[in-house]
Amino acid sequence: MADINFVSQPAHKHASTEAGGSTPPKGVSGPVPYDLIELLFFAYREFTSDPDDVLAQYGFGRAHHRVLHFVDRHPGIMVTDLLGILKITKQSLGRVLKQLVDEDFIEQRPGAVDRRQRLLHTTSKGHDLARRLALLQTERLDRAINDLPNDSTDAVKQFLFQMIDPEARSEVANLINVRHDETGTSSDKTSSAP
Amino acid sequence: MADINFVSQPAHKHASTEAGGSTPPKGVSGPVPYDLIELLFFAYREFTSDPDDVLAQYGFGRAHHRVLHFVDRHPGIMVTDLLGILKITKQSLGRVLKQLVDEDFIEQRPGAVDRRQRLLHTTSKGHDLARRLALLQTERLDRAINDLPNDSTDAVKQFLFQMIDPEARSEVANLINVRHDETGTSSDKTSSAP
DNA sequence: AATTTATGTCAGCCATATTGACTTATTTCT
DNA sequence: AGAAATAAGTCAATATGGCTGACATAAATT
Repeated sequence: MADINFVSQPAHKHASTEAGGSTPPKGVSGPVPYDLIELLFFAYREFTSDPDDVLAQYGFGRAHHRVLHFVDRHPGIMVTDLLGILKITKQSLGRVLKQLVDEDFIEQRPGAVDRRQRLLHTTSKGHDLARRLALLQTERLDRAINDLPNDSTDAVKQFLFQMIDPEARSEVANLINVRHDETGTSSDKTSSAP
Repeated sequence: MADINFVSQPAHKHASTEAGGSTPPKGVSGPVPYDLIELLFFAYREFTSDPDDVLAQYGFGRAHHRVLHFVDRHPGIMVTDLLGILKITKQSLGRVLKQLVDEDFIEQRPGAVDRRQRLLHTTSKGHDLARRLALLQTERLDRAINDLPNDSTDAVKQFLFQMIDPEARSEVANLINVRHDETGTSSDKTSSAP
């Protein structure tokens, strides 16, 4: 089963920074984990590759995937909140969202309580596509996780979670742990176990 | 500190796919690991964010980073090989590479044996920037890895590595300077402490 | 000598992001 | 009630980083 030994220390022997110059001790920076850096790059590229192929068949791109994904995960989400998750401008969102709405993957319903809102939902068509894409990623993730040293899954999740700036973590934690009920209310979204 | 309980999968209660739609059962697909999927998205976004900020100050983008990174990691690499790593077209590479060369971050030397080649090297300026960017990522990775269950680092690397298509793994393994054991002789996957 | 390879370049297209300004409803605040 | 804030959408312009296709040059290979 294709095992690998990750060699611990690469070294670099360029001219400047390390050797010739003053090399100011900036915190006794240990070795740079080039392997991790590059693994993240390659892993993420592969992670997005399967959905990309499918999306292309619909004339969609990765931006559509992100929108579709988060709308599917958070039915009734408001546009503002979606913008907050994706961290893009409303113009950028507007373009792809319009396509998804026009082609009947996402539908907008005026908020019952606040009628300015256009709460977003996937249609069945949209949900199906979202699910199909999620399943592709699930397969890859399962493959990656299955023959891992005994239950390192939590370690992997922890690692990814801790890649996020500490101040931003709780927000993300809420987001990914939420079992979303259809309240339509923006803030709150207090998760916790049912 | 900041520990998280990753709630094990919620389910989804939409209308179609599961019930009325087409989509035959493709193998009793277990629950979709939405948390992992989203963690990867957020983690990768954060991973690239610090370099992006620095690069912007130079008028560079992420594409420049990738080129600079791999040239710095593989001094004397030929253009063709770089294209193979990045999986982009030579026109796309050409554009950013030209800027990096023009602004003296990368230099091209004709190959000694094959004089058609323009072997790529970072200048000291380029190496310094590459290093600076790598250090930013190192800090974040260290933060993410340090307080992880008793060295799960290997599990994380293994996970990322196995996110890559099996056929493509050995190539990546060579690239990132790991030893790739194809034989299945699971020799010591835990140590890495010379 | 013919072909292939390594590299580069011109020209144009597309997707996705940005900024800034402005509009329309609707809600909230005073 | 009237002012201000909010939710959402839109127009226009710009930048980045991908892509295709066609073509050019030098050097190596056959």
